[in-house]
Amino acid sequence: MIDKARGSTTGRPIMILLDFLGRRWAMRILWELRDGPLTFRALRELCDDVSPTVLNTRLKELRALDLLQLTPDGYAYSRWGLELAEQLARLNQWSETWAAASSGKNAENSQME
Amino acid sequence: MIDKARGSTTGRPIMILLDFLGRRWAMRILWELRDGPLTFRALRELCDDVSPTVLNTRLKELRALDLLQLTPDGYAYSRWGLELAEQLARLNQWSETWAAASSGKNAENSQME
DNA sequence: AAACTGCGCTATGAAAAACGTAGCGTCAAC
DNA sequence: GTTGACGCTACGTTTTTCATAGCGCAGTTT
Repeated sequence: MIDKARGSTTGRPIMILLDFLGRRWAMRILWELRDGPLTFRALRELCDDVSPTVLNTRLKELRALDLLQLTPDGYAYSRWGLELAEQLARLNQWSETWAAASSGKNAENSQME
Repeated sequence: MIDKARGSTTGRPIMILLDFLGRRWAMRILWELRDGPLTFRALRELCDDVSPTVLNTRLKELRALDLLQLTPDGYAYSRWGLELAEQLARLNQWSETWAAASSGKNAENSQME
């Protein structure tokens, strides 16, 4: 399903990962689960009422990739999903400083220093 | 162009970022630039001959987000792009262990431990 | 000067992905 | 037996991405 994804023909894990995470809502779904398990419907709401078609597709993929699982409490990270979510958390931190520095000042970037 | 992107209505940087990086080829483009600047055409080749339409769209967006810039040597990271690329590198490292552990063993994951 | 090359990039019609809305089947509670 | 929440499917429309061809420009070669 994902194995022969775009660029992942080499089989390199990063390619599989980049390919999958580059699909709509994939990272967002992971991100929204950061505070604990969520039902399909709750997750959908948090994701701006994403179409259930896409949501279900992503959830299937995320389970196939061993990043998520469906528990009695709802969808939740697997062990690997938890680790990936930590990377997203780091991305979140970084994005704060990035946004603070680069928003609205798209002017004086002629060259790298 | 990206400001009022999916979910980024709140203006939270992570939303802007997740929304953008969740578009096709966005992260891949960043990733392929890790060894230095590339021309439009070289970049296109490395990205599995992605359609130039999309490539150009993404490049524009990446420049607008202050992550990339077009130098005489080709497309290259800006200061922020470089930092983001470092996160991708970390993701790459992680993906190795993830793939090693979870590929082909989609069997014994009934519950989290 | 004419021809050639590589550059960033645009045009355009076709295919694929995502969307929005409605609703199904199941189950437990009331 | 009706109500409500659950995971999820159907399906027609819109948006995104794709694939291919090629433009205009600058520098280089002949």
